Amino acid sequence: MNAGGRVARVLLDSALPQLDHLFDYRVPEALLEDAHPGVRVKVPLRSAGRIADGYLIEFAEGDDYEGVLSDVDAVTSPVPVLAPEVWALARRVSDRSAGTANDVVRLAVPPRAVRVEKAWLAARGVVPSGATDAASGDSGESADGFEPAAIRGYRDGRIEAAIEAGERLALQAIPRLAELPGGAWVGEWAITLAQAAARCWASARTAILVVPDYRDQDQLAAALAVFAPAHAVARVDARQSNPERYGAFLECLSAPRIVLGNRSAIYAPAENLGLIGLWDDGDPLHSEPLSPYVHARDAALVRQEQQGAALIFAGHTRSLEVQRLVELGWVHDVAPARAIVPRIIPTAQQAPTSGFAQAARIPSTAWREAKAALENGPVLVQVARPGYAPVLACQNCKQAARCNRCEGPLGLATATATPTCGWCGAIAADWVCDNCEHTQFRLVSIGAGRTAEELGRAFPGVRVVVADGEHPLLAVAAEPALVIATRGAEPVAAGGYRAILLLDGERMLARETLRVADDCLRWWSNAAVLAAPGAPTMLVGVSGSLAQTLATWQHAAYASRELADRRELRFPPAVRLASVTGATEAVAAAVADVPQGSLVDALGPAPLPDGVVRTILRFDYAHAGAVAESLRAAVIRNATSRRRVPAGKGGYRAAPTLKVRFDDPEIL
DNA sequence: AGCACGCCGACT
DNA sequence: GTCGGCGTGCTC
Repeated sequence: MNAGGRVARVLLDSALPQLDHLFDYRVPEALLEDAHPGVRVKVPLRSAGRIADGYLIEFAEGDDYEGVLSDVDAVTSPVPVLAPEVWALARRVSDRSAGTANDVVRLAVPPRAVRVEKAWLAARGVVPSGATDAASGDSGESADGFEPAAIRGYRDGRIEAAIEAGERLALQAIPRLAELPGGAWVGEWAITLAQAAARCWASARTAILVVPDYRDQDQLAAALAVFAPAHAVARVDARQSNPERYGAFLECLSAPRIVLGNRSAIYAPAENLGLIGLWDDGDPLHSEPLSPYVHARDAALVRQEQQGAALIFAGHTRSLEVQRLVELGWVHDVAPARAIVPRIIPTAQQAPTSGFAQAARIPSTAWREAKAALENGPVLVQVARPGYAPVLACQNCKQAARCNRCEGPLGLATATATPTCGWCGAIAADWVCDNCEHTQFRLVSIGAGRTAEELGRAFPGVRVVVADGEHPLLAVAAEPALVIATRGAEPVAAGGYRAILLLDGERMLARETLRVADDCLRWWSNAAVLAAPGAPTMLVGVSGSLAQTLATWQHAAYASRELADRRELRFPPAVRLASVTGATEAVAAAVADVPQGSLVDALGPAPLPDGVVRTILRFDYAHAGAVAESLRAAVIRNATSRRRVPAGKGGYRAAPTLKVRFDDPEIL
């Protein structure tokens, strides 16, 4: 019945789980020339006049659809933006996380920018309405004549061989700074990854480098500028405008590249993929905050299997997830040729003797070291939260001021503004103290908190520089200055810091999450690497095995011990988790449908705000496929028969959607 | 999401 | 008889 025309299978650009499969359409004769797999198309949906966007995925062999097919309405653009390998990745990644392929495709394919696309097509010698000619264009973009540098610091040829063989590595980064020929200073890790990527690109294959944030990205970009030609590098930047993003994306489509970007770069088109490099996979920024919440590490593992590229997890610390893969033999541990250990001095919290040190509650030994180091150059002070933002407290009884509506913490956006609640946003205009009913508050510094002002007072006459989320700073000069930075926001100092103080260790460890120790170790280690050769890093107020691990730089051993503990407790990443959130009955039904025997247990349902409940499922890796499959079916069922739910006063509202999230790092 | 289909109460 | 209310289900 569908004879006379090819049948195209189309993925609709829709967020609806029930539409997350391929739809068959006939391709009219006139569109055949442009209708290639991967192009954007417009197709009718249900009734004529309603047109949906989609991607042409493939041409169907037999017609497995019984009904009458509609015609593809139009080919939006002849550019095959959804490459076959990216489609395969999106499908598998979304299936494994009970999400929709579209959620992943949206990360993989940037919005179209028509002007950019026209310029790109013209440069490739393609007439806009004509067929793409993949063999043309790209003059001057090949790696011919490019000689990559040897990858330094590891056993000769070790990493080169891994790239050649498509091996999976857990690479222990070399913990020191290095100066690039241009005079910029970067972590040695950036040079290693840049050299590895250049090596891969030299053999006409794409290398994808994924970093957690723009600060790491800038270091790696600086290293790539030295070790690879500029035209080899395509940056996928969170700060790019849409046209810029689309331009970089099209570059990846035209020839092998070195793709550098944040977590979504893992989905960049790369027909001939030779290497995936993932820096600092323990950083939670690698975890996608949107459905289906996939971690770049997991997407990288899937892609590596599908395309057979080499995969390098590089870091100063070892995530428990990667350690697990090492212990399974799936990933191979590689250490630097020569052990380099930053000089780390655990300093117990002791009574400061100096008046200056007392002002900022810095142990006197640490204060003396820092004071001496400040004669020669910059000193880094890592704090949990710097700046001048102390908390509000009751003027009378000193109790911390809390929102009278929701008990959230009150804060000041600016020095003169009326305080607002950090949770509900309510303006605390007529605030009354819970405790003593006083109505006036004042700013006070809380217990362990230290302000830049206090720290500055501890080192009189020294220039103070603050670096945090609100005052981002990538680099500082080699001149004396006290650099106060939040964990994760430390600038790189030319030549390295002459001393580093890790001040708020105790406070950071006070967070009650399962992974707090791993996170702290990562924050401290990444900061310690910023020290000049031999310069001391003082870990204040923390002792025990964590301090020992940092001082001896035995990160793999730490991860191994910690993972053994998790196995005993059946906590992640020894097991996997999935949270199911939604209406009580929907969650219960979804959990009940998970195949018998695939779960370790189900925790919950626990009530959450907005009348939804959450159940946490624990299961072994071996059963993850079955769990995901059944949860995905539950999500589709829930979306299809979306009942209404009573909402007070006899009214009705739409039932909440059923949400599934695998391996939420914030849970537990 | 939209939009059509369908099966019970008040109307010319 | 039939107009239209919204619950239910489907989209190639």
